[in-house]
Amino acid sequence: MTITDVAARAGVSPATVSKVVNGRYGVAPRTIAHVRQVVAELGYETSLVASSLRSRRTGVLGVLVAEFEPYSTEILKGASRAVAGTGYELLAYSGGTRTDGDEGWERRSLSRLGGTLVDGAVLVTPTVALVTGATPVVAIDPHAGPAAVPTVDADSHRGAVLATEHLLRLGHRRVAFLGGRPGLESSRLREEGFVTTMRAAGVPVAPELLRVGGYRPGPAAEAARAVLALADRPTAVFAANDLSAIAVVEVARELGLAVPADLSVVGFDNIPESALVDPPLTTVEQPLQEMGARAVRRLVGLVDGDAAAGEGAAWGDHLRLPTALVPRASTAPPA
Amino acid sequence: MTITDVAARAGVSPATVSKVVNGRYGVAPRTIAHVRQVVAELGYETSLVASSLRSRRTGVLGVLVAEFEPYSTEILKGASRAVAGTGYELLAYSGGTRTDGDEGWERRSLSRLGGTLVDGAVLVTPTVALVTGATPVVAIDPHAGPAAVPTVDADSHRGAVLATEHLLRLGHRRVAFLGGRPGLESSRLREEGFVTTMRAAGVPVAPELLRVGGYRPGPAAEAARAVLALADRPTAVFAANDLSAIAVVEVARELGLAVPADLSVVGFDNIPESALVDPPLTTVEQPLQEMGARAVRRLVGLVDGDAAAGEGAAWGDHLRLPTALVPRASTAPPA
DNA sequence: GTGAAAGCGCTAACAT
DNA sequence: ATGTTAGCGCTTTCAC
Repeated sequence: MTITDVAARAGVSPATVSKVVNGRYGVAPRTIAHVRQVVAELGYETSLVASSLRSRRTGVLGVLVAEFEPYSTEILKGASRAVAGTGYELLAYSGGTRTDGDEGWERRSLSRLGGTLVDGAVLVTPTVALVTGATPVVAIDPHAGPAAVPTVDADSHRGAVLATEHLLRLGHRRVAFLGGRPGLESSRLREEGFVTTMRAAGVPVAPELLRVGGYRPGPAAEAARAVLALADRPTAVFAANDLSAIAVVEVARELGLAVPADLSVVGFDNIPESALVDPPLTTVEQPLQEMGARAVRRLVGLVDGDAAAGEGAAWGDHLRLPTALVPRASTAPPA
Repeated sequence: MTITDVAARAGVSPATVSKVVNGRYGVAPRTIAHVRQVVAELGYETSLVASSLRSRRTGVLGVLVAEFEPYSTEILKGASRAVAGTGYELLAYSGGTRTDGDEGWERRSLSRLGGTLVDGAVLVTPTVALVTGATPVVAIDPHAGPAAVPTVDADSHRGAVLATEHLLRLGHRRVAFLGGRPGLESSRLREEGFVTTMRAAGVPVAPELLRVGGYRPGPAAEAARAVLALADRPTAVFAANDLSAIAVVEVARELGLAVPADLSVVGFDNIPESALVDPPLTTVEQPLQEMGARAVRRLVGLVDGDAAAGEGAAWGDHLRLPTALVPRASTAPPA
C-alpha cells in the first residue's frame, strides 16, 4: 500500500496525494475530497521511513536508552506524559542490547536515527561524549565532563550525602560503597558524596570497601560477594542504584545474612521495584518521571526553535532536580 | 555523515562501502581494512531509515503501544530482556498520544513502521482488528473476536472470578464493576467473570453498578464518582485495571470515604504502582513481563521463519498465562 | 574486486 | 490546480 497505489486508484499523481495527505495548499476541494476518500478506503498511511528520508521533519521525538529496565521506563512514563498534546509522537529505541558490548550505543543510535527518523532525541545515561550534530539533543544523567547539550539530572551528591548520613546516624562505621557506571557524572558524584561524608564524620573508608557495580545487577552481585567475603565484613552497603542494591540483598540472603539485622543496604533511584522487594529498600529518590518530562519539554522547545517560549527558556544548559532520602526497612543499627 | 562521505574519503565507491559495512563477499581484504579504518575515523553509522527503505531487513523489532504507562512499560521490560542476545534491537513506538482521538493508532503505527522500519511488531492492546499485512505481528491482550495473529494474554476470566469471590467471601453484596476498554477481549472477559460469579452466588448485579472506565484514570474517576453518588452506595468496587482502581481510591478519598473501611477496592494487572499506593491495592496479577518476553520470542520465531525452533513452535495461535489474586490492604469486610 | 546505475516511497521544486 | 522530475541515503544487480 504505497502512495502510488493511492494515486493510481484516485486517478491523480503521487504528488497530489502527497499534498492532500500533508495538507499542502494548491489542491482543488473536489480533488481533496476524492483523494481523502480513496485514502480512507485503502487504509493508506504514509510510511514514516520514506517520508522522513525525504522531508527531514517527522513529528517524532526519540528517547534513546541502552535497554528497557526500571530506570529508563520511569523516564519514559514521564516523557510520554509530557509529549501528550504537543503534536509529537514518541519513539523509544533500545540500542544497547547488541551482544558485542554496549559501549557507544548512544552514538550509534543517534547516528542511525538522528537527522532523519526523529526530529530530536532524549539520551538516557549516555556514557560517551556526544557529537553535537544537526539533531537537537537533551541528555539525562549524562557522561562526566562538560556537556555540549542541555542536561537534566538529579542531585546525586546531595542524595549520597543523605544516604551516608543515614547509615552513620544508625551507627554504621564499616560501610561499603558499590559504585555506578564509570564515566557517568552521577556515578562520580555519588561516590564523592559518600566518601566526603564518611571523612567528614571521621570514619575512614577502607579501599577494599570501594567497589564498582556498574549500575548493573550482575557486576553488582559479584562485587557484593567479594566485599561480603572479607574477614572484616562491612555492616552496611550503599549501592549506587536500586538495581545494584537489590542484587546486594539477594547475595546477602544467599550467604545467610539477614537484612537489615546482619547487613543494612541503601539504594539510589527509588524505582518502583525498590519498595516491592523484601525487605523494602531504603533508598534515595530521584524524580525520574519528572526528569523525563522536563527533558521532553526542553527538547520540544529546541526542536520548535522558539527559544523564547515555555521550557525552552525556563532553564539553560542544566537542570538539576532535588533528591530525598526514603527510609524503609533495609536499614537498621548494626548488630 | 553519509556513505558517500565515507566513500569519497576512502577513495572507493559507495557500493564498496556498503559491502564492507554489511559484510558482503567480494571485497579485497586490503580494501575492507581501509574502509573499516575510514568508517571508524569518521564515526559513520548506517542510517536506519535509508537502509530500511532499500533493504527491507533492519534487525529491529517494534513494540507498538498507545502510550507509555505502567502496563505497557512492564511489557517493555519483559520484551527487552527477551530480545537480548537475539541480535535484534527494540523500538517502542507510542502512536496513541495524538490529540485527535486515539482510535486506530495500532493500524496507523503498523502501516507507518511495518514493512520498512521494523521486521516485525508486538502490538500491545490493539483495539481494532489487524490487517494481516506483510509484517509479522504478535498481539498482546488483543481486540475481541477471532484473532488473525498469534496472541498472548492472561486469563482475565479466571482473574475476575478470583477477585469477585474474594469480595463475596469478605461479605460484600453490593459491588460495582468498572469495566475496561470496550473492544478488548480482556475487558469482556473480566466483566463476564464478575457477572457470572455474582450470579452464581445468587447476588444480583444492579445495572447501575456496571460502568465503563475504559482502563483510563480519567473516565474511571468519572464513573466512580457516579457510582459512589448513588443513594444505595456499593460497599466495594472491582475495577478492570489498577490504574482505574487507583483512580477509584482517589475519588473515595475526595468524598471522605475511607478505603477499605467504607469502601473496598480491587484492581487488575498488579502493576508495581498498585503496591505503592495507600492503601496497597488488592489486585489480580498478570505476568506482564513474561507476556512481553513470550511475545517477543514468538515474534523472533516468526521473523526468522524457523517455525520449527524455539518459541515458534512452542505454542500456536494463542498463549494464555495464568492470573492470581494478590490480597493487600484495600479490601476488608463491609462496615 | 570494484563501480555505475537503478530504485525503495516519498516530498519539494519546478514545469505546465 | 496538477503533473513531471529529481533526489533523500542506501543496497543491489550487473557490467566491467
